[in-house]
Amino acid sequence: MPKIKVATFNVNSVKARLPNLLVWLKEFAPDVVLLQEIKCMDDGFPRMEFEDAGYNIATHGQKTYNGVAILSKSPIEDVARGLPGDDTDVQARYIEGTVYGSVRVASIYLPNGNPVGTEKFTYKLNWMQRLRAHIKQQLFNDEIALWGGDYNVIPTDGDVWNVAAMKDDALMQPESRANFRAILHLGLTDALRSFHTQDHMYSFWDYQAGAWQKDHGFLIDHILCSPQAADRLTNAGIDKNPRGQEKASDHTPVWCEINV
DNA sequence: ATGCCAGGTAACACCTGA
Repeated sequence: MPKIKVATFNVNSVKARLPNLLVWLKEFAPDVVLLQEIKCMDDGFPRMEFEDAGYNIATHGQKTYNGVAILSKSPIEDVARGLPGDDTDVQARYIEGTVYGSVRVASIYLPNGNPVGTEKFTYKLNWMQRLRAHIKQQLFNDEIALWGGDYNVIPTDGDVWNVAAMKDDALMQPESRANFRAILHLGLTDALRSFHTQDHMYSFWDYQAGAWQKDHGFLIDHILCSPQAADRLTNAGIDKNPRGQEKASDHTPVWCEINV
């Protein structure tokens, strides 16, 4: 049975990251990539460069902020843009499509929510409830499905370098964690955690204060699997290599492999 | 207690991020 490697990567501007991304695609050779924070509109996405690297592309872009995309070596079918549940939401944070004929994938850029106590935090929690409702519906389709992205949630205290330093942050508020658990409890499997249980595995290190060099990071990028996808998981991990490069994103890819 | 760094936009400073 052939395997595909699916990775999620918050690139913090696809244009600024283009040279790094092209090197990473060649070296790591993912079959499907879920991108977040592309920070450009659909017509500004550097399509040709990715097509030349062997990928098909689906984008849901926005000027300056947010923006998500899917890259796949297979065609991408039945693309849907935007998270259902609020017609007034104009932020480009969700795209899904079918790859390799039968694998439903979504690229998620969940709102940050800082500072706590403002409408930004309320927006985050509402967005998480909309995401849960949408995933609940999607699960009735009994598909091989993966929801990967920047969830902007640190699931447990073991997923952060210093709990005290982050205690007031929206990423690890009890309400953020409860909503993340509520999504998992629909019956999803965290790909990384089905192969690695140790603490202090990070996917993000701030640009500031030498966080990367001191390993002051946290885990906020996750790939959640439907039961049908979980049954097909063969491996998962974090590729820390891109974070150590010049002109790196502040995130690094989280990935998994599934039989298709 | 605050800014640290980085990206984008529009302008030669400000906003946002996590």
